Amino acid sequence: MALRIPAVPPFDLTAVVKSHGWVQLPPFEWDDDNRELRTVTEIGADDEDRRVVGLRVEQLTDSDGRPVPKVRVVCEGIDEDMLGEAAREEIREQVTWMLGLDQDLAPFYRFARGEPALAHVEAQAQGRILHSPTLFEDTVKTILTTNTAWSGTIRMTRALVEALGDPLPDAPTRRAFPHPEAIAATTDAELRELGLGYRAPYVGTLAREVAAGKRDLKALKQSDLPTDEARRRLLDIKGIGAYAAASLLMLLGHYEDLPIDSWARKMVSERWHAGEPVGEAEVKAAFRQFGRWKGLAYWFWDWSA
DNA sequence: TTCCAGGGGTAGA
DNA sequence: TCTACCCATGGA
Repeated sequence: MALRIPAVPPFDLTAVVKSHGWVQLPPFEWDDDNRELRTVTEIGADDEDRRVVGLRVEQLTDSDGRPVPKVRVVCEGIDEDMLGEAAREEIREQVTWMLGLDQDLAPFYRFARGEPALAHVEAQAQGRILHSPTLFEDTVKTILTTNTAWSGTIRMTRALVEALGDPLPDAPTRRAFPHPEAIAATTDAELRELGLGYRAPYVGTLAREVAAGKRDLKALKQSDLPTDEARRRLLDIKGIGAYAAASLLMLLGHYEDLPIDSWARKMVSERWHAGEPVGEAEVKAAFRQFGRWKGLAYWFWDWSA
């Protein structure tokens, strides 16, 4: 029996999947024809009963074929009927986190109505950002976005998954993102050989800290954790600076910071500074008026409006 | 060949 | 707090 999980409306699976480039990073796959998101994940890590599971997620429709705010999750590589309630709940939690199904963006939508460049967000159900199943996976992937072209991020992520990810039992070419213990058991030199460059010790150190219980990334997901404290903990990770911390804060539901990268500077330059080079200060100034929503305002800004 | 990408750490001021 | 310099790698 496939899992069915409701979302806070409005919800559109395609909008979440296309919210950024994350879906291009393995183990994510997106079937555009069937509008189906696939990934490979692991459950049972906490009770040392680790199992690799493939997930296929699609949005449900009503009898007239119209999408409804609910997803259907089919598990692969595991007999669904044999899944215990704890395992089903863990899968439910992971998918809810990945797609932000429990996020209520009504306050953002009320705010966006006054801005022409955000006029589309509510009608298109934009505002959710695709997450990986675990914050560890997203933190490593974020480190792999720094100071490299997007093609480099894809290459490095693929190398990590292929070399260190656990395979799906009945489809061994499909692998989960490597868990902290798997990366922790790898030397920095071996990580360099995967093409991670100088990022190798950052990824290796983070994995060893998490595996040893010295760094609790899950604790960052506490909804009542103040932004300042979440930011402080993220910046304490070697390899995470202002840009990467802002990106991860967005995934954690804190939108006060802006992930300012070369693309942000380019867009702000072209839009408000006649193509003259701009720095961090100009990007911040451009979105200051959006207060606690400035991250989402920037992320879903319609630059052609 | 040179430059730079969805930056960050560190030393020195 | 701010700046200069270095960091691996691959594509343009």
